[in-house]
Amino acid sequence: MMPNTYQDTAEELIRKEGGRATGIRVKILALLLAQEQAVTHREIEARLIGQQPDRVTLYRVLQWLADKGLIHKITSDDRVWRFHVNHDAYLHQHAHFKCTRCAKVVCLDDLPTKRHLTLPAGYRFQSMELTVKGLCAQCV
Amino acid sequence: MMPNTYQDTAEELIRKEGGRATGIRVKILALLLAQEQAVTHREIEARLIGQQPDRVTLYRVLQWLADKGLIHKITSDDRVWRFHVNHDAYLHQHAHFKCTRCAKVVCLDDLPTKRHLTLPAGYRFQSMELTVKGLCAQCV
DNA sequence: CAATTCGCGCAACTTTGTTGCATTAGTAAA
DNA sequence: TTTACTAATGCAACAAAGTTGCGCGAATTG
Ligand SMILES: [Mn+2]
Ligand SMILES: [Mn+2]
Ligand SMILES: [Zn+2]
Ligand SMILES: [Zn+2]
Repeated sequence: MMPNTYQDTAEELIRKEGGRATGIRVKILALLLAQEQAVTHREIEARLIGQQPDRVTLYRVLQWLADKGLIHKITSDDRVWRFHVNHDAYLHQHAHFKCTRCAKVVCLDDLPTKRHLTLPAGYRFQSMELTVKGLCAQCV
Repeated sequence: MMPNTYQDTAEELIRKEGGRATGIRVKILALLLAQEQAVTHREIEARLIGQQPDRVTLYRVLQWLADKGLIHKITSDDRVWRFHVNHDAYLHQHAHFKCTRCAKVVCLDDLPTKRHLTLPAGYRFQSMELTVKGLCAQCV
């Protein structure tokens, strides 16, 4: 079960961003705070026991949390966003790992520096998105 | 305009893979052979002058070409596949560049080696997908 | 030319996400 | 506590990208 502290932390974080501490917002952020790995919209929906929010509301809450920098969105080759809380360690740019068997996504610590790749002449580097694929410890 | 050689090359490549050299298959592969950069399903549809194939057929032809290793599929954060021919230089793993202004996607030459990143204990590396974002020479 | 079957075209469906708008419920002020 | 304000929710409809099933036609083989 999720300890109350997650609810409290969530409420505090939302207020700090100047948003209304709605029941649903708090529940969603608290749930995300409790997740080790990145979760999809579907997974959040399924895990939100009791209060089942509207699909659209969930999308909007997730977008709001991402806009406020409380969580980050992860793109994947399965055309599904995954969401993960911005713990201090993940405020900077970082790579992601996706298990090719169970589809689990976790955040990695760092990102190779851009020195290691060369762009065509006249191209300007802005950022990079790196997803490592392989097998997680449970699937090896 | 597209020189005949593309049509001929396309037909030859398809036959070499044991498939029927259908009019549409040949046209699609010839078109892809002529493209410098990766193109979306939509773009292919629009550029197939004269013979406008069924959407589903286009999807299936592209999947078939990818399965046979004649082209490769590129994932992107806009949830749209892009397709590019497997020139000799692109048979190996490589990174991609996506322009944040015009959405152009080009294949880069190399990929940083996996030495430059560390996985959690027990995780097994299989491959990596790297997309560099920035501005292309035309958009800088 | 005839027989075989691969691949195409059509219709219907699915998944993921977005937009518009009326209603509800947090919040803060009275 | 009550009231007023408006941010946020819920519903319906829409949109884009891609998939599935199936009958028919055309590419290949002999
Ligand atoms: Mn992350
Ligand atoms: Mn490529
Ligand atoms: Zn796994
Ligand atoms: Zn550009």
